Amino acid sequence: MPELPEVETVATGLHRRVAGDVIESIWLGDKPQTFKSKPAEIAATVEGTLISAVRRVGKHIVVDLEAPGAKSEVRQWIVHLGMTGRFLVVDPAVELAKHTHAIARLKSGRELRFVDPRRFGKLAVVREGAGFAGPGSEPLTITREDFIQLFRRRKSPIKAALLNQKLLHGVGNIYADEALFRAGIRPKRHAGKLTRDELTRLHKELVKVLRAAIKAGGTTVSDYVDSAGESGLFQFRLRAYGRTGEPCLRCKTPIKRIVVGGRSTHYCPKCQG
DNA sequence: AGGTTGACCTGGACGC
DNA sequence: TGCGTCCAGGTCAACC
Repeated sequence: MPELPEVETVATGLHRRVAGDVIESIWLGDKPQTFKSKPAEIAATVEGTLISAVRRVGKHIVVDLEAPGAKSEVRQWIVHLGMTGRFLVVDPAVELAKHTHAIARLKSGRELRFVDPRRFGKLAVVREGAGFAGPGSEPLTITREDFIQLFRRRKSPIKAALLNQKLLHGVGNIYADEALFRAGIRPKRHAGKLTRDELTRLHKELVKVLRAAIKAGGTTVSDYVDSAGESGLFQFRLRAYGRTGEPCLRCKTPIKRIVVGGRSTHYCPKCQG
């Protein structure tokens, strides 16, 4: 899936295209695993509302909704894409993709469809603005000092800590590897043993790589597409992720693949000390 | 309590 | 062509 840059791309694309539209009705499929809130509650929350905004929080897409005559009431449709989820705006004439789990019919005549083969994605609704995101900071806005403090006394490998959504929101396997490569830090290093200089570098490189990936419309490895069905472009600029055995772009040493925290991890054994 | 592992799913790539 | 195995961008619950 979709990590922060991909979710950001989908959310901003949806915002541009459907903000101001009205959800007239919604159809929900029969795979219970997809629905974190009860289907009846999802329908009751979204039907008849105006989409006031679509934005990203961590790896979640938040659709802000306004019920007629109740502008101040909090209503949100929360979509998590899991690994293979797609959230698309399409013409109703477009053939239904296999594994379509939700279809919202919009007043403009278009449809908002949620498609997810592996079913790790989730749909939910929130009614009182009670945080669904939990603890953790946004990597694009956290200060350098707070970033450094996050990893104090952590014994897990820095790679695993970067993926821990209770610490940072939105970093996944691709960008964790990329940030560590660019900062020259070995993924297995204990987070708590990194120096201030190393963490400063990591913070800077993480922000840089996330921003560059957003600009490129995200990374498409296999499934990811934006809200219009378009692939991203950042896969052509990856330096470590998925480059097992290929020469390091800095020193030509073959990139190594290991497993850290159960996730496949790519790094340069020479540049990342 | 913090850290690690396996389970949840489908489908594509690869080897025989 | 067909079957088996492995792998995949995420998250939890269950264990140590």
